[in-house]
Amino acid sequence: MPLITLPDGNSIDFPNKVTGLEVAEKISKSLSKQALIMSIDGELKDLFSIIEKDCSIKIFTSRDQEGLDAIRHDTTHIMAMAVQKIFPGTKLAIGPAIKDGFYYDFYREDPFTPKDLEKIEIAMKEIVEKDEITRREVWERDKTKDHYSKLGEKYKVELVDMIPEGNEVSIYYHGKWYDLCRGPHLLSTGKIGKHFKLTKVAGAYWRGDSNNEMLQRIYGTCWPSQKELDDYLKRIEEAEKRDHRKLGKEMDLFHFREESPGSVFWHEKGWKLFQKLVAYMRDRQNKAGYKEVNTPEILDRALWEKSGHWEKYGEHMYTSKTPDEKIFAIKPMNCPGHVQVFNQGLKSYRDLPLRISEFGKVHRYEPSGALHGLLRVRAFTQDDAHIFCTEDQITEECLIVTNLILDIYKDLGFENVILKYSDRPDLRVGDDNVWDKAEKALLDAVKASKLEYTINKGEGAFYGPKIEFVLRDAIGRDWQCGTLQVDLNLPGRLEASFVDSDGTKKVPVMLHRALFGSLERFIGILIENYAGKFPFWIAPLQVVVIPISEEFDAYAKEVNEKINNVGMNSEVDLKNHNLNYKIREHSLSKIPLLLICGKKEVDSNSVTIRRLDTNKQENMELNLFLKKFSALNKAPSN
RNA sequence: GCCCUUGUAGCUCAGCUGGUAGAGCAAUUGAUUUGUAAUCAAUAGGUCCGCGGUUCGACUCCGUGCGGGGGCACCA
Repeated sequence: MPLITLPDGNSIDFPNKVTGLEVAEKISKSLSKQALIMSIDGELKDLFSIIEKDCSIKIFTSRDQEGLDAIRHDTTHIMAMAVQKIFPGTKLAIGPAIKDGFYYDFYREDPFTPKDLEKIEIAMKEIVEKDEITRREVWERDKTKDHYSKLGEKYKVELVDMIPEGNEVSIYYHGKWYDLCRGPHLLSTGKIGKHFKLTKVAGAYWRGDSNNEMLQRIYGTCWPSQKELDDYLKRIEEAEKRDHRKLGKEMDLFHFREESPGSVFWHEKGWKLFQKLVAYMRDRQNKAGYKEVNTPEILDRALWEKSGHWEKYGEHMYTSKTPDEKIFAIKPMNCPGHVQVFNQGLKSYRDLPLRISEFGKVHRYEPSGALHGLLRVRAFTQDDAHIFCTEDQITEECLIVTNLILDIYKDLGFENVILKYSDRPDLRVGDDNVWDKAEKALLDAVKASKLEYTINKGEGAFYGPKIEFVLRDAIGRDWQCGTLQVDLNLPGRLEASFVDSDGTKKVPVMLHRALFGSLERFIGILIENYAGKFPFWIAPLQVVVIPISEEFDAYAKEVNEKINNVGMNSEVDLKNHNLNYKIREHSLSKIPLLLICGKKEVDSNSVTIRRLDTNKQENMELNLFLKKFSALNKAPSN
């Protein structure tokens, strides 16, 4: 006699036990058609599950994330079914729904080829056609393990062992094929529709552990309608168009080459962009009380041993051997150098907080597979700084850093920032009461920002808690850039100290912080965020002056020179091409302003402005142009 | 680092099952002197990623190294 409460608060009394589907039918015909899975008292269940007791129910359709996930989870089962049909003997590992799709990990000697994916897709469509009925069985643990060992499905055996004691071991059948699975699943294989696509094959370690064997992972995507599938594919395509590696080449910003994998060869325009960002950051930091320094790129191995980096990160460090056999390391971080600067001369509490900054180029030997354009390189420049302060100053310094970082992101067009706060890990150095203080200081700064944040328990560095600043770009992707970390370890290790007001020597607290993080990476993100169409003030080439014909070359040159003289970056295009050609060429290379010069302009000492992505023409007296646009040639907050 | 995939002119790419390479754009030269997204023509341009092997003969097949791409692992 279950009394079933619906999400709207209404309830229905059923005379006998019912299935979820029957409840949906009772609510409405259309809901029963769209229903995919349900939750009973918050727990996800199959629609065919039988309800005997009073409960609250929620029915999910493809409009709910739960429903979408269920569709994708079913699709991956259907893929596995197809794979085992075409390639008998393929072993199954795991196959979850993920963001925008699903995957399944398989073990099989031979690799899956793109052609195989096509075959699998066809077989999947047949399974959907057949509309095989889903059935759930609960098996006894040992019987399940026994069953799967006999089949040689060793991953499934391991998976049974991972199911917590007390939980049911459930097997889902889709027709005759079955899989060990937590569920829930849709009523039949026809329910997923036909808007799916297998996208790629990739290697993946069993249980995500690189000590384990590598499995073959097939990724796919699945959507409730053709339109949503098309939209998704379109989104991927749009993201590809913004790819900074593609734009970097097209816009002549930088290149990479074999002789130095993971290191950037900056071209004139890319380097201009780089320098503009550095100049901007330098200005902001000078105003915020930072003291810029420069420390050696190559430092004796002994220092890295003392700092602890040698032991912990030695295998990712570049080293160099001198002719007399001394080992030096190429710095992977700037902090030890900054502590050494701090250590010069006796420091008093009156010197604190001391904010030491450096645009430090560091090298890290990243695994080859990790390299990715500008986003993951082996040589990069950090806008790094270390703030030496007393324990009492942590809170305020963290607040200042947080405000500075948010302000800077805003200037560069990122208003949407999320914070990730990570507190003490199990393995750590330092006293707990100092951790208490440090954690509170950081968390206060996080809260004061009034931004969305996540707390990552136990994810902090071994030497202190941290905040990571994640910005969301124009097409909704998240990028982790800035970081603020409290270091309770290094100052002590490298014997940093200051004389406190009571005359005793104390070890300062050190805050590590980077706002852009890596300049290289940040530029990659900027390129993708703006799709190469930079705001005027950071565009590496801001203006191209185009004479209508040779007759006006002299005037165009004069205009160009005047623009450069007031500090904007301008070029003049004197090539023997017609106006249409030049407009097309410079528009495609995303120059913010094109200035057209012909008879009219010469006569009136003016220029005709064509802005990127418009075809409007705006005539302006040259001196007014110079005045107006040099005023725009700086950061918004300036 | 691991799995899959890929490497042809400055760029984008074509080149069937082995007979030493081709297009478009860019470049150069000439003609044209152009008013808001490609003017016309000619010319030049390649150790087909490196090294080894199979073969009468390799850009094509095999092995290996390096680089790129997609994932996994890693990311102080």
